[in-house]
Amino acid sequence: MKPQGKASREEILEAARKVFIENGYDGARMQEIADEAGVNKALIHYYFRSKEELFQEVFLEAFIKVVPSVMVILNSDEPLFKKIEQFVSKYLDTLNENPLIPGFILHELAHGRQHIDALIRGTGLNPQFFINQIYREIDAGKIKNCDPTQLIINILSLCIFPFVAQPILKGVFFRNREDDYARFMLERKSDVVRFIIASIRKQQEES
Amino acid sequence: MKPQGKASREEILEAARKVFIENGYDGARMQEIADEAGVNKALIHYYFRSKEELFQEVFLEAFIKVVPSVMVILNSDEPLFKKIEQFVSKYLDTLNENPLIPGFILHELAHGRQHIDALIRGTGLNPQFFINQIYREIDAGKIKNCDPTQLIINILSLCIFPFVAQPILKGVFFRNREDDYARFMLERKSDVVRFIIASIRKQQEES
DNA sequence: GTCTATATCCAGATAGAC
DNA sequence: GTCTATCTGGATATAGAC
Repeated sequence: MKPQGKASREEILEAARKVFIENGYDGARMQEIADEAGVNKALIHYYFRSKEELFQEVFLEAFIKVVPSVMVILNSDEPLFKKIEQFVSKYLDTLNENPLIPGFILHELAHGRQHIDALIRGTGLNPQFFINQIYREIDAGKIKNCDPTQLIINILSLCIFPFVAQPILKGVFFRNREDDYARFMLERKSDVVRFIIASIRKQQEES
Repeated sequence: MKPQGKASREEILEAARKVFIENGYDGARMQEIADEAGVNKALIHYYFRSKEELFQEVFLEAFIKVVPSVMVILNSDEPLFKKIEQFVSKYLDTLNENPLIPGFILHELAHGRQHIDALIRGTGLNPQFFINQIYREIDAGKIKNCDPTQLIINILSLCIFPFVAQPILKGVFFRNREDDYARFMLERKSDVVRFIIASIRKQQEES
């Protein structure tokens, strides 16, 4: 059962995902990855030259999963309100499946382990299309006047922050009751959409 | 100039704040703290028994600075809208002065180095008063019906997230231009308040 | 109180047998 | 391709002189 070639590499990667994302680069131990994968430390160095290289692969994959692949929605041709609803819904689903990734990404980016510019260029991340759409909706009198960048960052904040702050929110607001927290998260999808739409929708007789 | 007693302890603490908050516990090196403080590694162990103990002091101080000390505003007797405005304004000021602390706190909490329940109890953190106020405003027909917990978490998200995500936001939205980013942050205070108020304020003839 | 020197441990990485 | 054994560096921590 031992010699398996290709499979080992994937098991190491899988273990590395878990250990890196849970503990961050500095907190991760090659030994723990090896144990988790059921292989020897040396084998990790055989497939990936170093801890750094293994990390890069894990990080890039995680980054793509939660950043550009979801941002794509913002470049679709849907009308604004519908697009926001789709985006929030899809994004919260994605993050619920990978609740630790946002904190992982943000922590590593904050410590300069990653070259953000290269990531942005490499993944073609660009908010300009969506920004222009918001400007058009303002000009057309469909939504209130606002700074599109602020609006987009508001949307991202409302979606991502609860995951980054999960432990403290659980403690402060739900006394660590998993079921209360789960209910909160279920409600959140529609709640966030309502919250956003309500604050940009134009009412009667406003400028 | 060397023998200074009390002063050294404070200089070590100051250096430790910088190094821990920038790099996290796992990424911090005692040597770097010593260099930064202009003292010898051994002296750190003289004042603080271990890295862990030094860290605890830094963490608790940082935690108090950005969590309970600002949450106090939420327990004042101000009317709701005024309170939200005060809170956002004060909180963004506090975070602008300590932009790295949110990421630091959240990262360490996420990795269980801290016992959140003890922190919450120790600092008397409790959102119940504010939650009740929101319920009263709803009952009085002053704001739309909503889940107060969701609302509070929305407010926190809008304030804190931009700091946690600072590097990537700078890269994606401002092409790393510091002045554009600074302008954004200046605008943000009033923008966030508007955003929140607009989404909870009651309009004519709504349920 | 502050330093030098050192002990101790542990992590990442490599050599080499199978 | 996978393992055992080992090297090497670096990190926390301590002993002990001044």
